[in-house]
Amino acid sequence: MTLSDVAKQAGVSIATVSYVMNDRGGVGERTRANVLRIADELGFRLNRVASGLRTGRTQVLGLVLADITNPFYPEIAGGVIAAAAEAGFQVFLSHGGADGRLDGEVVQALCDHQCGALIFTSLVVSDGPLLSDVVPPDVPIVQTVRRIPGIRADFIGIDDRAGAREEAQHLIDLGHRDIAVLAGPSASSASSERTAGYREALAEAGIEVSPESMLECSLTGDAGTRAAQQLLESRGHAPSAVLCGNDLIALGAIDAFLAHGLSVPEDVSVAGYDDIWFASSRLVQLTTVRQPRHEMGRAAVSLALERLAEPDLPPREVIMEHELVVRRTTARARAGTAA
Amino acid sequence: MTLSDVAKQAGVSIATVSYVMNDRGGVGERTRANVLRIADELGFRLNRVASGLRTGRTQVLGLVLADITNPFYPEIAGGVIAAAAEAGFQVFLSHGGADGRLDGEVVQALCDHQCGALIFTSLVVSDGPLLSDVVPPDVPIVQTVRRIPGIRADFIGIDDRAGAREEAQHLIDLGHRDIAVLAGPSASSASSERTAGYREALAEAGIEVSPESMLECSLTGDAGTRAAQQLLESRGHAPSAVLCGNDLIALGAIDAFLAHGLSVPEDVSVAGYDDIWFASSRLVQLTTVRQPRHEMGRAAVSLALERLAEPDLPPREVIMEHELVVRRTTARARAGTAA
DNA sequence: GTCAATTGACGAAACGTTTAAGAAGCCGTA
DNA sequence: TACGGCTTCTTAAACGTTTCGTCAATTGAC
Repeated sequence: MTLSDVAKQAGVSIATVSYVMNDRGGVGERTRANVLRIADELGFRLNRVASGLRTGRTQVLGLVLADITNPFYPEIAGGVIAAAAEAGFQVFLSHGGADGRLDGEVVQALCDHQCGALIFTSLVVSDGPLLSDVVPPDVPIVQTVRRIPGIRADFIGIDDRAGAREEAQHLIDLGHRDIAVLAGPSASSASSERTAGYREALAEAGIEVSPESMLECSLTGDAGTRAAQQLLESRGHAPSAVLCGNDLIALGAIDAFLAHGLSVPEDVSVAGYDDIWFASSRLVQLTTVRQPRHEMGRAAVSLALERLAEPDLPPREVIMEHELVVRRTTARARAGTAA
Repeated sequence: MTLSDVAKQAGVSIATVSYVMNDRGGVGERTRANVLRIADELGFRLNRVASGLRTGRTQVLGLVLADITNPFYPEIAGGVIAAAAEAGFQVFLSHGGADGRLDGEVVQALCDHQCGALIFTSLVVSDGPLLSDVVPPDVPIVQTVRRIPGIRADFIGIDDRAGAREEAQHLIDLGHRDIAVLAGPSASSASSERTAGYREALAEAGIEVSPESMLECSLTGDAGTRAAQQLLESRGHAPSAVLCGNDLIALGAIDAFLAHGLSVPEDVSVAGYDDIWFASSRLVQLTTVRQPRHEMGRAAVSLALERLAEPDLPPREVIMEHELVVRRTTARARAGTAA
C-alpha cells in the first residue's frame, strides 16, 4: 500500500497524492477530495521511514532517562511523549548506565536512527565530550533537571538553589538548629545547587553544619539509609532535622531513623526534594520541593522543536516554578534540641 | 557521511562496504580490515532509516504502556528497553488514553513508523478490533499483564488466579474470616482472574463475601480510598482484612483506614497485588504478590523477536513465576473479629 | 595445461517518499 | 490572435541502503 497504489487508483500521479497527503497547496479541490477518499478507502498511510529518508529529518525525538526505574523520571517522559504526540512526533526511549553516566552506545544508536532531536535528563559533567563527539551538530540537544556547562544544548529545570534555601528556611523557622544534610553527588549540578542553597540559608541564620553532619551519598533509598546510619553513629545522637538531596534519600533516611526507634517528625524532622509521586501518600507525607515534571517534559519538547525550526537561536535556559510542599515529616523542633 | 564516502576512500564499491558493515561473508580479509579502519576513521555509521526503507523491516519495537505515571509500568519498560538494546533494537514508547483504553492514533502512529513489532501492557477487551484493524498482519503483537482473547498476539504474564488464591489463603491462615475485596475493573483480565482467585480460596474455606464487602474500583490510589470509605459506611464497621486488586488500591485503602483512626494491621489487615517499588519501603511494608516486571519486559521482547524470525509459530503464552510477599500490613486476626 | 569450482568484488535496481522543474490548460488583456 | 500569468498536474531525480546477478581472478583436480 504505497503512494503509487493510491495514485493508480485515483488516476493521478504519485506527486499529486504526496501533495495531498502532506496538505500542500497546488492541488485542485476535486482531485484533492478524490485522492483523500481513495486513500481512506485503501487505508493508506504515509510510510514515515521513507519520508525520513527522503527529507533527511525524521519526526522522532530521542529521550534518555538517567534511570527509568527511578520514580522521578517517568513523569518527565510522560510530558515529553504527550507534547511530542501533539506535534506528530514519536519518542525513542533509552536510559543511561547504572552508574548514572551516559552510555555512548545508547546515544550512538539514537543517532543511527536519525532522531530529529535529543532530550536528556540528569547529565553529569563527564558526559559532555560524549555528546559533542557523537551527536551531529544539526541535532538539537535539550538537557533537563541538571545542566552541564559549555555544551551546545538548551536547558530546562528549576531554581534548585532557591528551592533549597526555602526548604532550609522552613526548618529554621520551625526552630531547628542542629541540622544535618544528606547531599546528592556533587558531580550533579542539581545536587550541588541544592547543597549550596541549604548552606547559604543555614549560614545566614548563623547555623554551621559540622563535617560529620554533612554527608554526600548517591540518590537512592539505600544510600539514604546508610548515610543516616552513619550520621547516627558518627554523631552519637540524631540531629534535630535532616535536609536530603532528594526524596529517595529522605525516605531511606526515615527508614533508618524508624529502625533506630526514633520517630519522624517528633524526634527528627526530614525534608526531601522533588516531590515524587509517593511523597504525597498519606503513609509518607514528606515535606519536599516540587518540580513540575510533566510540564518540564513538555517544555523540553518545545525547546527542541523550536530549535529544529530555527537552529540559530541563542542557547536558552528555561527555569520553571518550584514549590515548597510542607507535609508531615517536618515539625517544630523540641525545646531541648533547639540549641 | 555515507557508504559511498567510505567506499570512495577505501577504493572499493558501495556493495562491499555494505557487506562489511553488516558482517556478511564474501569479503576478503584484507579489504574487510581496510574498510573497517576507514569507516572508523571517518566515524561512519549506517543510516538505520535507509536500511529500514530498503529492507522493509526496522530495528524498532513499539511499546504502549497503559499509563506511564503508574509506577507499575516503568519497570516493564526497563526490561523491554534493556532486552531490545541487546538485540540492537530501539524502542518507541507511547501510552494509552486516560481511561485505560488504547488510543487508535497512537497505534497508527507506531505503525506509520514501521515498527517491527508491538508490545502492549494491560489491554482491555474493547481494544481488540482496533489492533486487528490497524496493525499490519506481519507485525508481531505481544500483550503483557492482561490478555484479551481471540486476537493474533502472544501473551506474557503471571498466573493471577493462583497468586490471588495464595494471598487469600494467607489471610485465612492468619485467622481472618470477615474479609472484604476491593477488586479492579472486571473488564481487565488480570483483575477478574485475581477476583476469581480470591473468591475460590474464600469459598473453599467456607467464607462468603457479602455484596457490600465486594467492591469494584479502578486501579488507582484515590479509587482505593473512596472504595474503603464506602466499605466502612455501608458495613458500619471495618472488615478484619481486605484483599485489593492492586497495590495502589491497597495503599489508598490504608490511607482511608488510617484517616478513620484504624490501624493497619492491628485493626485491619490489607493485602495488595503487584509489589510496586514502594510497597517494599519500610514506611509501607505491604503484603502483596510480586510480578517479575523487569523479566516480563525482557520476555516480551524475546517473544516478539522470535516471532519476527519465525512468523508461523503457534500463538504462545508465557506464564512467569509470581511470589507471595508477606510483609507488615497483614497480621493475625483479632480473637474477637475472627468469627 | 585445461577446466570446473570457488572466492572476492562490483554494477545496478529497488525500497517509498519528497520536491524542483516543467508542461498543459485556462483566463484575461493587449 | 498572441501572450503573460495563473492554476493544476506530471516527470524524474534524488535520499542511503541492501541484495541479486554477474564477472574476473584464483584455486584445485585431473
